[in-house]
Amino acid sequence: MDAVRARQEPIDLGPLPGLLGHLLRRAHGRMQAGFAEATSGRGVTASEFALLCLVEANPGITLGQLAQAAALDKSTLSPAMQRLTERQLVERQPVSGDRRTQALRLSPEGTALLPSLKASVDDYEGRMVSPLSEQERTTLLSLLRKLNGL
Amino acid sequence: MDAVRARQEPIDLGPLPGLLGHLLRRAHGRMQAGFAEATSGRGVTASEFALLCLVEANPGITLGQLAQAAALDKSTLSPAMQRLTERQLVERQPVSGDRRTQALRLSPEGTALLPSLKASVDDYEGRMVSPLSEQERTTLLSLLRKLNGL
DNA sequence: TATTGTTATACTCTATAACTATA
DNA sequence: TATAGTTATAGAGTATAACAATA
Repeated sequence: MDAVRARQEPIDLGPLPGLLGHLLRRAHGRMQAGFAEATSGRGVTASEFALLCLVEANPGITLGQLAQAAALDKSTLSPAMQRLTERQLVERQPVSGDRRTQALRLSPEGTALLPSLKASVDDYEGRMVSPLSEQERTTLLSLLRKLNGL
Repeated sequence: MDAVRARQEPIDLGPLPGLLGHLLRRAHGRMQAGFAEATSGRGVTASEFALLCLVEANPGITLGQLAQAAALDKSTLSPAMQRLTERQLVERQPVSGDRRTQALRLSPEGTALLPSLKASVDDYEGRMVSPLSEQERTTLLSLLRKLNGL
């Protein structure tokens, strides 16, 4: 194998800037990292934050309903809810008439924590979206909702 | 803990439809799953596909340059390139004048495989984006590029 | 000293399949 | 039989920090 010169030319991204999958991966990665930084020290991941929001908005929701709302498998949700329950942010109550299921709701601790998390998230979302104008941001959110069937 | 009734009301997504991070996570998840299905059997993941495209577009690129182009850490890329090298899709050549680095390029096998992968990816992207009009798709890609600083 | 790439390690997110308890 | 939730297992994606070789 002969030795060659290293590449000097500017990098060509090829087809990647035209691929939705690639652009979503990059954007998602940046948002994940930004979320972690914005909420560091409070020990709630981005996925867990979404679950807390859903439980808050739907007190008494069951794990199966939550799975559908979050577009996740129940086997993904089950351990996630265990962590949130162990951290005492979410409580489970028995449901009369069906002992297989449990009604989920925020604990007082969860209720107390969520507003400050929401404030941090709003703040970090604003920073991450700052390359876009207000109208572009609105359009982007709208198109992503449509893409997700929401 | 008293037993309560399970929630009957329709699910409320709360603030999530307005959060870019959440919408990106959902969209990215769907795209990942779609990619895996569209390319199943060929043993290349979405990340690996992106790397193959970058190597194809920039023959002789080094790992460090590739990391920058893909917006990934070198420690993420190193094992990924090992897999691609072991699978004989990418070759490494010594670089004259700097024995620390290696020039990357597609192998004949990689060169032969990539077009069919690209065709499958184009096809699956088209299917995933079908809820959007052609113009909406263009707008979405453009906004995501801007968000990513591309 | 600084840089390139590798490795050890760890964390997050997610799913499939098999299982338990209950309906 | 069917459903709600749990568990075992696995795979993908990513990063930080310490390292070896080289510059």
